Amino acid sequence: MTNNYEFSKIEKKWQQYWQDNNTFKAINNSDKKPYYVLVEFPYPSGAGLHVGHVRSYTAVDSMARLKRMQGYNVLYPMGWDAFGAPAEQYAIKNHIHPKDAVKENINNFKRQMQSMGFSFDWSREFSTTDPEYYKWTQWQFLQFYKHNMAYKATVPVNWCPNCKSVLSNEDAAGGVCERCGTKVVQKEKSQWMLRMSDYAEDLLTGLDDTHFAEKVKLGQINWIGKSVGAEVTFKVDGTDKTFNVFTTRCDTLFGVTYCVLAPEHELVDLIVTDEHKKEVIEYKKACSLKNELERTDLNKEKTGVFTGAYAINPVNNKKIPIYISDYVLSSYGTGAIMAVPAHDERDYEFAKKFNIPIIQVLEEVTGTPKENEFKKNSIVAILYDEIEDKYLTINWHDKGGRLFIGGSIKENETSLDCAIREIQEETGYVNFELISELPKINHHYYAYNKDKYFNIESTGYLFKLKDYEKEEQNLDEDEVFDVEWVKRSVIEAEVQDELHKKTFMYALKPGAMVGDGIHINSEFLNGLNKEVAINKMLEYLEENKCGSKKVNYKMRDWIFSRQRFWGEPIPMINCPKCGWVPMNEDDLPLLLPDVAEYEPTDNGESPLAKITDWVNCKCPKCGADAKRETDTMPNWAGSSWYFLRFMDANNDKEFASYDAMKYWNKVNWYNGGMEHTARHLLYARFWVQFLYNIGLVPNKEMIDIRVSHGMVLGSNNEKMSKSKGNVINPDDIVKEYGADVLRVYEMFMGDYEMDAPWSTDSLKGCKRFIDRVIRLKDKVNDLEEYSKDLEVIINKSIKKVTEDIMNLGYNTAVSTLMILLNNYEEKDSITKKDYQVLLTLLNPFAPHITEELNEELGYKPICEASWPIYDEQKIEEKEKDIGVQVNGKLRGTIKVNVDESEEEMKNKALNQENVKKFIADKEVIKIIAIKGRIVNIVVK
RNA sequence: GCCCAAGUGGCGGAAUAGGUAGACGCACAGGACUUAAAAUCCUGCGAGAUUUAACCCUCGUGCCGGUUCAAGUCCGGCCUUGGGCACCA
Repeated sequence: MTNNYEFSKIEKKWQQYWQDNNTFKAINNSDKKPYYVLVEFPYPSGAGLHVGHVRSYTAVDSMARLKRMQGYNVLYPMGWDAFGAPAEQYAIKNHIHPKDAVKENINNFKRQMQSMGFSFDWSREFSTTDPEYYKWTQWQFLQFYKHNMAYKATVPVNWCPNCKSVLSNEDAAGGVCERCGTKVVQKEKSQWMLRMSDYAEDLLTGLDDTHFAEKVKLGQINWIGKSVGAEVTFKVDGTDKTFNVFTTRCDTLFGVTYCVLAPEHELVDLIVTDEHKKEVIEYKKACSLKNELERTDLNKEKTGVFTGAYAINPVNNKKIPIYISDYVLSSYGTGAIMAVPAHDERDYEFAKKFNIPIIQVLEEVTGTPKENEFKKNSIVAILYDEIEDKYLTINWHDKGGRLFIGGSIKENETSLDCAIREIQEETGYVNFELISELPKINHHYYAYNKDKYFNIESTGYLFKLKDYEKEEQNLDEDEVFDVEWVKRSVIEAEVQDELHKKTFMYALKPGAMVGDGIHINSEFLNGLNKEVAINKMLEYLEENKCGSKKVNYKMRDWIFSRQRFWGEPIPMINCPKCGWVPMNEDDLPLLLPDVAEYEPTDNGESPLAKITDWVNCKCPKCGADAKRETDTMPNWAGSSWYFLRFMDANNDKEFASYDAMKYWNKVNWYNGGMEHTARHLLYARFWVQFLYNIGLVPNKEMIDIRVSHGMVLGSNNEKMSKSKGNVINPDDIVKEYGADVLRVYEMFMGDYEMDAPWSTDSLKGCKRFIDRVIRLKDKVNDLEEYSKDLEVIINKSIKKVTEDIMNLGYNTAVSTLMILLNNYEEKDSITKKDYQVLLTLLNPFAPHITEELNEELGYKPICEASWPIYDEQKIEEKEKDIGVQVNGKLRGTIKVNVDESEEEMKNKALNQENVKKFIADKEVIKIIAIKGRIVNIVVK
């Protein structure tokens, strides 16, 4: 009995209206300013639209609707990314052509989207599987080829012997086939590659021309993985052979204690000594049997063997052993490294296992340097009682707090002897053993008892207590302290001294010191910090011709071949005489054949290889009998440029006209899932940059802002999945509550960029909200202006909703509207205009019901009206309640004028009853008053 | 292991530049209307102490410290959860 509105009828009515009037059609080259908002086009799966799709489509829809009302020519397109494995699998099982399965799914998706009232411009709809579309994907591949950006190479791929299929890394997670669980093996295959690594630097710097969310940029940066360093040449002792290593830390060259070559490194066989040959061959063989997943297995213990050969460290001519180990990758850098165990975690681990010396060349600095410091060497000793799980500390109380045992090294004493002596003198314990020597620390401090500044080099030691036997302490007069055994938590809370804190951290986590500091044991680098030392070392290397500056990227070339049927055929022909020949552009598209069997072949070829009619062709160059490439493109291909096609979707002469792209300029907003922020976005940017470089698109970056949305989880806070039974079907919600309620709820459910669990109860709350908006109509009078007493809140709400929609603040935009409604409801009647502005502001979220109510008021449709403008003057409140604090605690509130003087505010605050109570018999030290914000009275 | 994000009531979540923590909604409880239920409306709702009641008070934004007149917000360290990367030298 809440109302007589039948949602489904109203929704259909307005959806029909929009369609009949081409309300959402974007016009190319219109006089209006363009605004292009985009959501990732979906893979039309058999499962239908997910409530997660609804969330992001609604969010961007609200932007599109708002911008249209603000007078922009808005492009909000939708299409289908329909190539891919699931459709192919489905086709194999059911012996139908995948395109038929895809068609059915697309129809279902489209029906669902239309039932949600999304304002897509359907006149630009296409699927990546349409020949009219993939013709241009193929055409663009030919441009890559013609500009020497595509080439064939033999690379290892994941192969499932059971499915007879090449698997992507994702499908081969954990080293087993995702579908059948068979162990994946490595297989060498000749594949088409795109020279994406050539674009590494441009893809990095191009980010400056975008306004991607920070975390998106970071994802791109990490994927590209730039590292600046040096390539250093090492001679192999006793031969004329050399090898290069890449390092980002050439400043640590004096700490190099061995080198490692990748097992596949070409030099290995040439330098291995007879004595070590057998072991090396065995190790290499063992490595080659492992697939990449096993080799890069997490937490695997370091392995390796000594080659018998030695290298010469170019900075000090020291002989260092050369090992081979699979922790060095042949595919990155030079396939060889210099190892600095003191300052690299992996090298540290390896050195510990193989008992290789560790030389510290960098020490951390603590404390603040001062002039005229006295130098000395000291120790910090930590004694650990394993049984009680406690550490021995010295409590100096107010004369220095809690510390470990410390002391200065005397002449003719080693630091270890010093540590042992100090423990015995200061604490009396005599039976303990050394566990480890910790990295040296360079510490600056002030000694109160001596009134001097010191700069010490401190060596830390960790000892283990053997028993509790004690001798008498041997203390100086000024050494007044308590010796106390305490738990780790006490140390973490109470030990304040930086040196001792740091030493304790080293003791807890033994390993390499990878931070910055100053160099030691490094001749001409001694005393320099990391950055300065790197530059100085680079100079040295270049002067002595044994190294130079060098940049490396993690990002590799793009493997562009897939051994599948359901993808864009790669338009290349292999001629026995001419080799690889590109198809004539006029002959595109190269269509997928219309057959009904797509079983994979036994040898890992694409299913297309079996379709001989299709494979056999003539060489476009010489006319001889030739064969087509049977691999298809990866799924990422079609989605790398679809946003360009939307700018000119029905062009049959070009993939999109330059003029059209120039008009739309860029995708202003691009919204998609977190999972695509790294790879898809990178591929798309690479594709665009290439097209830009050959003069086919107007901008080097065609996407301006990229944001990623959170997932909609099941009500149990887990990812929605059939097996968990927590899937919500939008169709059911639309049927029971209406599309508007679903849209409002998904906007209200939480922070747009975060995951949020589904809650049908909260959905009902949004239904109540819509019902209340409808009921409010009974209070509407005939006045055509805002109610005086609602002006402030109305103008504030316009501002807030407008800003929130454009800043991903959808949840707060909805709550603003709820607050506005609450204000309206408190009144006996509201004006037509009051009501209209609420409907307009709500329209981007609930477009159907607001149009209906608006029509009943007798206004023209909201979608053809203007977005309300707020009056900044009306927003400014003249009076305000502000807090009064005493010593930072709230003790009352006062009413002030916004421009009231600080003096007046103070007076008002001091006269506040409760405040008086708190300052009664105390001395007021000072009063902080900030106009229109707060007063804080500090008393003693 | 590294990188990123998050941690606030029973729940989802608010809190422009540090300035009245808990907006808005849900759930729950009490009340009104009703023969009754649903719907709707009203009231309450972080914990604790005190009180006839109201005010007021103490504590409180994962934990431990720090900076500040003032910290959910800034700094240092730690813990937990989620996501990404996986020996990238």
